[in-house]
Amino acid sequence: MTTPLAAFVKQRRKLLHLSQTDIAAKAGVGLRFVRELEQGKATLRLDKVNQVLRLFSHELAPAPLDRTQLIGALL
Amino acid sequence: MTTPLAAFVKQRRKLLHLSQTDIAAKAGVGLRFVRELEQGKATLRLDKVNQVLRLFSHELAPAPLDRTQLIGALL
DNA sequence: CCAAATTATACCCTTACAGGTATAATTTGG
DNA sequence: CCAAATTATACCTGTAAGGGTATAATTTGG
Repeated sequence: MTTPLAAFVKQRRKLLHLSQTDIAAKAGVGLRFVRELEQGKATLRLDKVNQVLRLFSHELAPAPLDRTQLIGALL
Repeated sequence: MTTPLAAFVKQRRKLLHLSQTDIAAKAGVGLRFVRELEQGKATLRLDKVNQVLRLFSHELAPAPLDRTQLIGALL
């Protein structure tokens, strides 16, 4: 299963030519976590996800449900 | 402590004239969770937060860090 | 084509999230 | 003003998230 969040992380990571290990180290989370994140696990912890997103100058925020995939595709 | 997410939930909830108990029941989460959510706890589980946000036709999505507060204020 | 790097899966263990309940504090409207 | 409702805190418990490590599968570029 894949989710917009998972796709976002994987795409941004590759844009910077970083490995999952790199991300884990830079974000201060476990390697396992980065993998589960990129595989769309739904039960992750909010703060840990944000630690990763901050590497890309992003964070989790409430977004309208319908437009969310569309918008995600744009940026 | 308060966060954009916490503020969003509390504000939307009041807009619909619902109590924390109502939200908890409708979202299928514990009352304790709704409270910690509205108080800005950072370590919540992603899926549970989304269960609540869906009541407002929203969900968590990656958003650019800087503009996030500004945008949150608008909608 | 193959070796190195990267990613995926599986295991065990520790920790703390989430739920329930009970009680106190606060807010609200009658 | 006060009673009812709502919200906040505290405690205990089960469960699973997250970390570490080890190993298999996959991808990549030399």
